Amino acid sequence: MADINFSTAAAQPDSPGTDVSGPGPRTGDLRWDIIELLFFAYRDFVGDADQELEAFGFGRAHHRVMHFVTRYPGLKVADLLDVLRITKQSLGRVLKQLLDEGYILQKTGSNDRRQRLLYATAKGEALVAKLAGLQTDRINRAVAGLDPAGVETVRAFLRAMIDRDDPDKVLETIFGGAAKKTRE
Amino acid sequence: MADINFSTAAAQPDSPGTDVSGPGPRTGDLRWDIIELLFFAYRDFVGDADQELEAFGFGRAHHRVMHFVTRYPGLKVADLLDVLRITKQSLGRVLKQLLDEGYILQKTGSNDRRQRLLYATAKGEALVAKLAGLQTDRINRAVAGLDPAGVETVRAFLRAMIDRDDPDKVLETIFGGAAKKTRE
DNA sequence: AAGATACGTCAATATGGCTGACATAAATTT
DNA sequence: AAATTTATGTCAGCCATATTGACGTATCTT
Repeated sequence: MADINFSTAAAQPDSPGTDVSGPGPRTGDLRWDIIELLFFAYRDFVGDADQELEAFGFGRAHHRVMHFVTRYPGLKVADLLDVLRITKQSLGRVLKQLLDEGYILQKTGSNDRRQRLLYATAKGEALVAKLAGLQTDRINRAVAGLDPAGVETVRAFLRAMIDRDDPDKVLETIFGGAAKKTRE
Repeated sequence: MADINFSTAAAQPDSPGTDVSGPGPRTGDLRWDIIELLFFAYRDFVGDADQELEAFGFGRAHHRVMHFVTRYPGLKVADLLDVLRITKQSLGRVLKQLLDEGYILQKTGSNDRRQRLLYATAKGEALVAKLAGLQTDRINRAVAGLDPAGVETVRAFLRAMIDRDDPDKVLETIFGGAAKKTRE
């Protein structure tokens, strides 16, 4: 699982932008509470799957790949790269392992034979379902105190947290094809 | 909604006989939607800070450390290790850099002189505030359509997603000291 | 035939985790 | 006082996952 965290960068001492004093930092209107709740919630959420994965010798990268391939059968390699936002070199390593160990299989596209369409095997599906089960248990516990409208509120919040301006194929599916596509 | 037009043609390939089926995986009761919404929401949420920090030459690890030190001044090194759930060796690298570059400073504990209490400098606080500002903007956009009760529902959901059975110091603070501490 | 596209791969590198071992200072226990 | 435990730092090395750039090959498009 991916990251538990907040930000990223490279190294540059004595940075040109050491100017932290831009328009004057906001102090009172920041949503510290939700920021931290998101951090801890996600940390524990992904933590569920992490333990399980260790037994299989897999990491978060493997989980992500298997998850989306299972959920969206016939996903192309390029689609997966969009969703995961990694490079094909990084994906390649993980994907090869999953193919070799029989969790995923490829089929040459029938329309376009250059494409390798990805499918989860029964073995892969079983593992993904197991991991999703752990996470579902946590979610069920978390929504136990909410009425149906409350659960819908949570969904609406999460959907609204997602960037909609450049959706990949999976997001288009999730948002029912209504996602605006800026460049088109 | 699971399998839309992801592939040009999706005939299920003959899956190998790799049957892992144990107790029979759950298929219909899994919260796929919320699992995926959490993935995308968190991906974009942390993405906000990622870009910003490149100019400063920092990574996610730096952000995490600065964030919690800023929010909880006087945090001990051991506390930070609990919160971040990393080893002191990993923390050491990042922390040293932040100390050297003047984003954080240490003070020897007055009660226990072995402790190094951590504080953010003005420089550190400003950077953390800047990053929190970006994330706050996203959160504000996400809750724009919710009434106050809806926002409270979101908070309740996130709180309930967090493990309470072995809280670190920061979590105890967040949960108002009411968190049960199993081992003590 | 030429070019673009989808994918694979090689090589080199960076970040951020990890373990184990060991050192030091200060607090606590005996 | 001596021994032990605690809080922290650090060295050395390993692993997983990410990066960029370059190149190869099959295939589709023009």
